[in-house]
Amino acid sequence: MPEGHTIHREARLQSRQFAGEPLNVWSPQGRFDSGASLLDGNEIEAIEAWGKHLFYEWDHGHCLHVHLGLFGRFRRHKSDPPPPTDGTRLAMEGDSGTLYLSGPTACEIIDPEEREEILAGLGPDPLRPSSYSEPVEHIEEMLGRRTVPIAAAILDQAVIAGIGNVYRAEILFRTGVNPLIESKRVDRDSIERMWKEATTQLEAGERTGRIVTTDPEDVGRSNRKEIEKGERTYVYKRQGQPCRRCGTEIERTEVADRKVWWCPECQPR
DNA sequence: GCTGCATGATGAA
DNA sequence: TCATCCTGCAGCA
Repeated sequence: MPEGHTIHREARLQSRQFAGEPLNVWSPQGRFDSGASLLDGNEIEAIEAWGKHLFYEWDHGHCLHVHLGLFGRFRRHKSDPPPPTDGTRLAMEGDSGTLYLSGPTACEIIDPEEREEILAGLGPDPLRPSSYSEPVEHIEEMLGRRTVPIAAAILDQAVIAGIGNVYRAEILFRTGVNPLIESKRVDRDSIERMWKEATTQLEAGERTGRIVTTDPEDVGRSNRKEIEKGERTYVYKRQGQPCRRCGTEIERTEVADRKVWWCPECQPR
């Protein structure tokens, strides 16, 4: 589940539910016992999302850093939570409900310097448009020096923060950019469109909690609400199936150790 | 019950 | 480029 939109959505929903009240914090799995005991009984002041990173600012000064990685997952419960599974790294419980976290790549207490180092490694976040004054210029500069395929570059969080494997394939499709083109050969106009698509798509994902990148008319629907499960993406996991716009067979290959899908007609070399 | 796969990222070679 | 870490679930027998 976790691309940038999930992280920002969790920050928003968890802030609303858990901030400003004392929380019981523990680690059912045991692997975060020491960190949990530092937080237990205290209050969250704010939860901030940057790219795929979450920072929980606690009232007694500690900062909890969470990164979901590929497998990480939150489960929020308003009442009557099920018992935590063996894999639950972190549990937090307050009057308004319970939160479980399993499988994260990172769940750790960090100091301000470590937080700064993490942020320094991130490019512009489409869900924090005002945090970078010239996002397109930044991306253009990063791409200009790289010979790796564009599909590898936009997964790099230092280029754009928050894009994952679904959005990369879908954004490249919607922008008409072939995933195998050398990064430095992508023109300024395409970069601008990619940034704009990233913003639009991640914002929609943040609002709805799911990735739906298809326009209704391309899947034979009259509005967004009617789009069904198998119609949510243009190319992601659709190898061998006809392109929703031109009918050409969708192709698949691997770039940066991850699968990527594209339409050879809509995204020419 | 097993196998394989998944919307991520890092460090060593 | 590869190995490694992190967990859960669908698809099979």
